[in-house]
Amino acid sequence: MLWSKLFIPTLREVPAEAEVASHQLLLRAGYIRQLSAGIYTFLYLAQRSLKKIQTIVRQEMDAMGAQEISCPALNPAEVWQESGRWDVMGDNLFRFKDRFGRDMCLAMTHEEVITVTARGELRSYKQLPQVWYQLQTKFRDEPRPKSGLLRVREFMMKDSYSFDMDQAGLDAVYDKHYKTYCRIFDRCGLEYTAVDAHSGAMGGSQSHEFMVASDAGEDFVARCPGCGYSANLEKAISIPAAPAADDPAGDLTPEEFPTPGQKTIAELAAFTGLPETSQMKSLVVVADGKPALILVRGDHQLSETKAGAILNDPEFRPARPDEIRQWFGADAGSLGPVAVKDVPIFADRALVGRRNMIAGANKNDAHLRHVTLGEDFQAELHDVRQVVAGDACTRCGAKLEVIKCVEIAHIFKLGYKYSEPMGLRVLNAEGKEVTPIMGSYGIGIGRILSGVIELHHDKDGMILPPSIAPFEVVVTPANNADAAQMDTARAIYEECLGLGIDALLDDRDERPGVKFKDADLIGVPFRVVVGKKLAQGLVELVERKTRTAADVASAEAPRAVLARLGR
RNA sequence: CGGGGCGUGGCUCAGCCUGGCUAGAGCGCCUGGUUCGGGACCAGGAGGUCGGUGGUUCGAAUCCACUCGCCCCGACCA
Repeated sequence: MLWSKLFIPTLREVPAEAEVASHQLLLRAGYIRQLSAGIYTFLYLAQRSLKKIQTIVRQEMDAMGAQEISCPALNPAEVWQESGRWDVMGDNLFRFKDRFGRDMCLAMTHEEVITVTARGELRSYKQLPQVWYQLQTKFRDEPRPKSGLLRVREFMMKDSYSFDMDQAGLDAVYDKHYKTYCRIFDRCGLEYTAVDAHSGAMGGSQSHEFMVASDAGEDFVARCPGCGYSANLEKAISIPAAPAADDPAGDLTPEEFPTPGQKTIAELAAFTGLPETSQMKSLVVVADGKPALILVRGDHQLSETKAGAILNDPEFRPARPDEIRQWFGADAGSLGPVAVKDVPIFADRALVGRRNMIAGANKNDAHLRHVTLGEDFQAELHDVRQVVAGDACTRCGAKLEVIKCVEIAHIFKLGYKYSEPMGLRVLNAEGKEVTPIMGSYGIGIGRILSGVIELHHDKDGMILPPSIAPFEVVVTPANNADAAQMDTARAIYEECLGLGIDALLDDRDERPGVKFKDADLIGVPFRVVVGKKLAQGLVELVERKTRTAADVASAEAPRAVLARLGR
């Protein structure tokens, strides 16, 4: 391609609306333009790059035996009503009515469509297992689109769906996806972590997320540098740091003491002279319309996801001040578990074995000392605390780190969540009707590109790996007015094309500085500069990533590029 | 949905508080010339309903009300 003929609208300045690096660079490098919040046009460079990512995805999916299909983005409400997700998805589903007033939506994912299709066609165990995948645009009415391509309302996803006769089959295809995804992300040049994840609205038993570390992310991952354990913070477990002070020994009885105005754990620690680890934090929540008291160590945070699970209501909420006063006879800040009746108590496991701690007295401006779980009150024990950096790994004892991540893929063992209610049945070898077990496996294509840019960029622009860069090499004559340079550059460019290299010739009538800056910005991995040294028959081969330059004979340049590409 | 910020040529922004004559700068763009190894220089030029609507006023980019859009934080989140 000749740069002079292409539309690559690079920007010298950072557009005001872009905050995160990948967003800024995608705009500056002329890859994308925004149409509306969370809706983007992919210009030529983005399209080339995304197509390369899609090709990698297709090759690897095909290699694992999956079959590519295409599903309608436009769905009638009925299929979503059948699975129950018409209601569950709430405002995140783009909904509208067609001209006859029928409820419709834009699919945000395709479990429903896939299941409806399968139930009409799959009849026998002989047809299983099946893995179908699609690479399509999906829609989600995000309450807050942000960060360029990281959180958008219209996006390209690879989704695959598996049907198996039994759990063992599902386990196998799940594992196959896991390995295939690793290959895909490796080829895209992504450093990623696969983590244990929470299934959320998808349902199902097991799930993994593929995460890329980035400050632009919205998920937190706990990771062990020692043994490789990693999990979404929503699910992560750890051994908490030891209490900062030893508990008073002995079988002491709770004893009230005045704590005027001391409400927060920090204030109480300062007031009593006992560290936060000696306090019991009492949280009142409302789950399914009923109150519950949750206790964690003073310095610990409640994990809302874990709490939602044990309360059996992911939609639980903190109690309002008036509710707290009604149930406990005191305000938040003086609450505790002793003598509480008619409200179930859940205690975090970090409180087990502790003695004579401080807790609220359920009386304003008063607390109790010498409160012991199991003696002075009873509670159901669960892991409800959120892991923090520095906690010890439960497997190897090393200190866990907590990192911010972008989720680029998520795989789920769905189980029978869709096949059962939607009536997907096949006959087994005994002629009995059975329900196939399903899995679903998604990859965000745009997030791969954004993730790579987040990971690999510098002040001058993107640093893309050859596998997904829009071009592999750009040939740059330093001075267009110099016919010898121009001719040589053209010859090198054409020979590169002949060798199957994705080459770009920067034939623009621009000063060399402009061409170099633009080449750096759009992230082309290699550059061949045809300049003054041509007099000695030499051109320069520059690697974008390392900025190292090497002189090579101009006739050797195309081969040298090919070698650097590892081909 | 709650909180905050911003809408002025293609991009980045000034002007607004304290209303006043043809609305500015830099970058980009066009023409000509000189240049040519890290976003050149000179000369000339094109390009703006000041987001929209309504109001106040002799007069509104500027003040007021409403509204639309975008960004950020939170809520939310395959």
